[in-house]
Amino acid sequence: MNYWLMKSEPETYSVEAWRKDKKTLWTGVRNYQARNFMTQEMKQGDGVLFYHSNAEPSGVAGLGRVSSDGSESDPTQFDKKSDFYDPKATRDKPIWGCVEVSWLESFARVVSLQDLRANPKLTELGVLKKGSRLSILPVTPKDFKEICRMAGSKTELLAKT
DNA sequence: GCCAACGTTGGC
DNA sequence: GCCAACGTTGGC
Repeated sequence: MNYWLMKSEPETYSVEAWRKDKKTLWTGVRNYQARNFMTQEMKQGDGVLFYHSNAEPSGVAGLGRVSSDGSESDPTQFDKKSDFYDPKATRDKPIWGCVEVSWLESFARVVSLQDLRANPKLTELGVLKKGSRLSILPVTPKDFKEICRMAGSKTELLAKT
């Protein structure tokens, strides 16, 4: 089981929208590295931290898990009306994949970027590294657990280790 | 709105 | 294959 951080601008898709939807296809990723995480490494049951970027404040706003096996193709690549339409993609040879992620918890208080930076235990966290623009980042189990603790999360995702 | 950091594109 | 130009991300 692996752990991930996924970024979204709340104006586009917020943790509250996710809560209402209960689950969502993580479409619109057009970066190869982020795509490869979804298509190759993310597995059903993996833990997901939902991160609000370009937000007030930016930070980790909720928690969920991967609810598909990562083999889905992103339907927006075929949709000419979509901002994410890719003319090079065909249904036989899709270019962009995605995963489905299910909501588990919206944190009562966002764990802000400032809070994350202030925690000396989180030195390895990708989102704190300078120039990190990747929208999907792996998170170590230790950091995942620490962020859940900081959020006062009531969801026990890690358990069996 | 600014701008640093990074990814992608395309000419050569 | 190099690299300049351009576009995007995202904190501030």
